[in-house]
Amino acid sequence: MNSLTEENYLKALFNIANETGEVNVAELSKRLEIKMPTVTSMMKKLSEKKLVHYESYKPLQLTDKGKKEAGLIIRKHRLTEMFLVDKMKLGWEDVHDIAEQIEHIQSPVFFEKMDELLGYPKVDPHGSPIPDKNGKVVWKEYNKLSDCKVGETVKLAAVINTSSGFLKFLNTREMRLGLKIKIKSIEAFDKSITVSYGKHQAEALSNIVCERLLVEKQ
Amino acid sequence: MNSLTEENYLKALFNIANETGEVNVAELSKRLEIKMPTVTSMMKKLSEKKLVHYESYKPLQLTDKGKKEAGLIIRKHRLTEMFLVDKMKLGWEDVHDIAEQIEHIQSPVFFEKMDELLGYPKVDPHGSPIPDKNGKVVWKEYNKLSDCKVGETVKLAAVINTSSGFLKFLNTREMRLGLKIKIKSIEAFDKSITVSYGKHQAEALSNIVCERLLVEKQ
DNA sequence: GTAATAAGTTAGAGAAATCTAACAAAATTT
DNA sequence: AAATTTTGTTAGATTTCTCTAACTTATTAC
Repeated sequence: MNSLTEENYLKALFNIANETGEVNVAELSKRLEIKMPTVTSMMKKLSEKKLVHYESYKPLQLTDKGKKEAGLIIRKHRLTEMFLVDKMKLGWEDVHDIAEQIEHIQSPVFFEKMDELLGYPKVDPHGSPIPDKNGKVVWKEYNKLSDCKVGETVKLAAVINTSSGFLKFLNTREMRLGLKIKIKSIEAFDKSITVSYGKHQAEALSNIVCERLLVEKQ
Repeated sequence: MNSLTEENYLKALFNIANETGEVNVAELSKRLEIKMPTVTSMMKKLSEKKLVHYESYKPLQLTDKGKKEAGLIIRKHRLTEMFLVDKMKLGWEDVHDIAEQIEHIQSPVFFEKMDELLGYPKVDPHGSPIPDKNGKVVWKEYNKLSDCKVGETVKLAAVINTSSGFLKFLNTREMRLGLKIKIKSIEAFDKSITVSYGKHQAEALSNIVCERLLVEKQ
């Protein structure tokens, strides 16, 4: 059994690898807000436990065992987020911090029941895929809204940044997953995009926002 | 903010005080499965934090502050148990261990939402009262089934022992809270009681069982 | 009321997870 | 290619929570 601390390292390794490919000590240190020497010594410990491939000065890599355990923690996190939004009627901007705690609960029945009550969901409220019972996760191929062309109509499939601030901003614009969005124009100067959707005839979205919105082409 | 460890000591102090009145180091040590010297040093720490009145060789006592904090943890525990049974359809014999973990979650909204969804319940699935938002708890005056007389009809209001084994035993006899039970006879020899309820015409319950069943007289 | 037992404390050590300071290796800049 | 910066490691200290061994105080038994 892994400690809560170890679980947090595994999860961070998994998430960073998914976002940026390679993981190094500095990156992990920044993400966990833990100083580098501490990270180094934890990597040695996780290496002993065959959860991480560790060699001095080399990039960090989860072993297959490490990937599976990390995937299962993230499964619990995302199932929980879905449960909090769907069954407990909390906002998608409020669920991350709670799920961050509940993901460490040790109780197979609890999470199986959640899964069942939710009807075996494939994605969480932010559009991230929920790993399967073996910790395996497959990302669909989405496009950033910022990479779309004028005239295209797309469906909002996921959000990259799940910070409460960003999600609250989306709330003020009435943007949710599944929304059909039409691209009306793109400003060459700052790459901001004007879109229409639902009751919104013309909403201007900055490039920073558009980079964080993942869409499916229709 | 108290650590998870401190919370467990507070809770145990609160629970033991409710069950047996006075708490001493040996008792607390046994309950927490932590050796006495460790308990002593934690009592000094909690005393520093004004959560416990501690004097060498004297019985242990929670301060008002300590009682409140313990009560709030137990509130979270019992709300969670109610949620797991009522909303997540888990058996009353399965919820203790999960609630034991979820009670440490730090998130006022999460528990407020639970409370709301449950319709502000007053008792948990085992009949124990849920402390209010100030950590205050009042036990109703119940009688043990073992103290009742032949001919009485009573309502099952709470169970004392919430071990999974005992609750599973009650399941096999189809006994649940709220059940109306009629006392048909009492065996002088071993104090076992024969009762009838629901479809059960004559069910013999040992004294050990009857001591653990709290009832309300009709 | 003394001896035996139980309960409680003190002292010192150890594991887990963290830190700072100092040094070493790798990458980047000029 | 040398200097600088960034990244990573080693060594040693600190905090929290735990333990065992040895001793002290309180309670119970005879």
